[in-house]
Amino acid sequence: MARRNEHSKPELRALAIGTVRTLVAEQGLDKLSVRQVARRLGYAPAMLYHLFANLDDLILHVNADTLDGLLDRMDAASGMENPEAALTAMAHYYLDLSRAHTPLWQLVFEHRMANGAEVPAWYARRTRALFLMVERQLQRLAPWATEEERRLGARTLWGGLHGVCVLQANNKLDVAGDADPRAMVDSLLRHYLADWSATTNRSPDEASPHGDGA
Amino acid sequence: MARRNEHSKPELRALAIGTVRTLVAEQGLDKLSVRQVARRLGYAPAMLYHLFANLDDLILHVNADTLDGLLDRMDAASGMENPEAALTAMAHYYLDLSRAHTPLWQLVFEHRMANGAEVPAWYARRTRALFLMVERQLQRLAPWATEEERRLGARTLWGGLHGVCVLQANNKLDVAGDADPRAMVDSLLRHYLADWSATTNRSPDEASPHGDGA
DNA sequence: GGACCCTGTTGAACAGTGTTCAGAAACCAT
DNA sequence: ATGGTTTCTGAACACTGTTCAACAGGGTCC
Repeated sequence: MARRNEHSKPELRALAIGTVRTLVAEQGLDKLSVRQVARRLGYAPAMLYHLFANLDDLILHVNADTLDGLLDRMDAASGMENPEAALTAMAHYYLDLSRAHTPLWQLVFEHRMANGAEVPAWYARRTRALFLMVERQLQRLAPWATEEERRLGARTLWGGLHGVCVLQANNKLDVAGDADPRAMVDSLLRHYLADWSATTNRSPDEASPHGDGA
Repeated sequence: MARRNEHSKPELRALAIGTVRTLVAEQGLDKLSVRQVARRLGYAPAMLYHLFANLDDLILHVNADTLDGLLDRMDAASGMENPEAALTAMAHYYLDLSRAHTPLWQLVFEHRMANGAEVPAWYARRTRALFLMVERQLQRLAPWATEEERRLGARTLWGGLHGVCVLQANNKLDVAGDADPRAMVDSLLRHYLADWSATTNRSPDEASPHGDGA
């Protein structure tokens, strides 16, 4: 049954991506396999290799969709008048995604490329965009901060948020006595941002008020 | 060549654990397999199933060793007179482990049990111990804080630290413009702890000075 | 010494995985 | 109808974790 040509190549690509999404959402990460996807599509496994370079490539396309959705929602929040409120809304989207669609979220943030290959540029761009959005809010929050301080702050803040989401997604919080992830995210943002914006709010010549102990 | 009996069962167990450690350290996470471990040991793969229930069980024992080492080093730091310095030292151990022994660290914190099985109690105990050490330092730092506040603070702080280490281990920081992980850890601890200890330092009746916005 | 059991150990098999590639099948143009 | 092109597949390869009947050697008893 070759050459049935029911769908165009881009259609098939979208179909495959959708199939992965439902498969992962229904059965979890480890049930995902080329043969499973092909079976659901009604094609032979080998066909998928005419749409994507390999399974990693297919997964990256799925993840790009997930990231695009997240970036859209975060972008919508970036217009709020209060930068702290914008960051909080963004963080809540981030956390909500990791809670409502845990397997899909894990596919994005816990998938390792086979044989340690580098992620392609079209994908890395999205990762960068995420940090850039946070940096932009930090700039609004503390316009006096140097770019270096903003870069460090954004990566620290979002890295920290990411860690809370990771623990949440892996049920490590229950193991360590239950804690509300939402409260953790709020606590992180409130306390970190408060002291960060306060201690970077100095005259330019004394940027490091705490000293560099230990 | 059955029944050679060169090693006792506990000896073989330790040997297998050591083999996994070197294998993962040398070749990375995805090269780890039952057959590889058995070949290095000079035994048939099936033999390993008389030492451990399955590969997950073997990995958990490897991870328990790694965690024990980490907990020992953290425990040594817990005696420092300044709780903030103690937390910083602990965090640096945590980060250093994720940098110097990335594959081993990933085996601990990014390994998912097959078919979503729960981790056994003897393993979960170690995860709990980690958070408890942080809580104890928070208690010294802010004795006036409630147990609830300490639990939340410890999980937020260490979850945040964990996130930075995760990004570091997965090279996500280079992708997003290079940032020094050590500086990120210091930034997280300094800013979070400063505002956390300051704003929980209130009279008991007004524990939440920031309001509960958004 | 010989028979026995026990136990450490193995080979082979099963069901699954990602990936490749020769070739079949259907459509299109001549 | 013929040929060419594109789409798709079956079968194979080299792996994976796991199970289990069977084998071989050491210890014990007669």
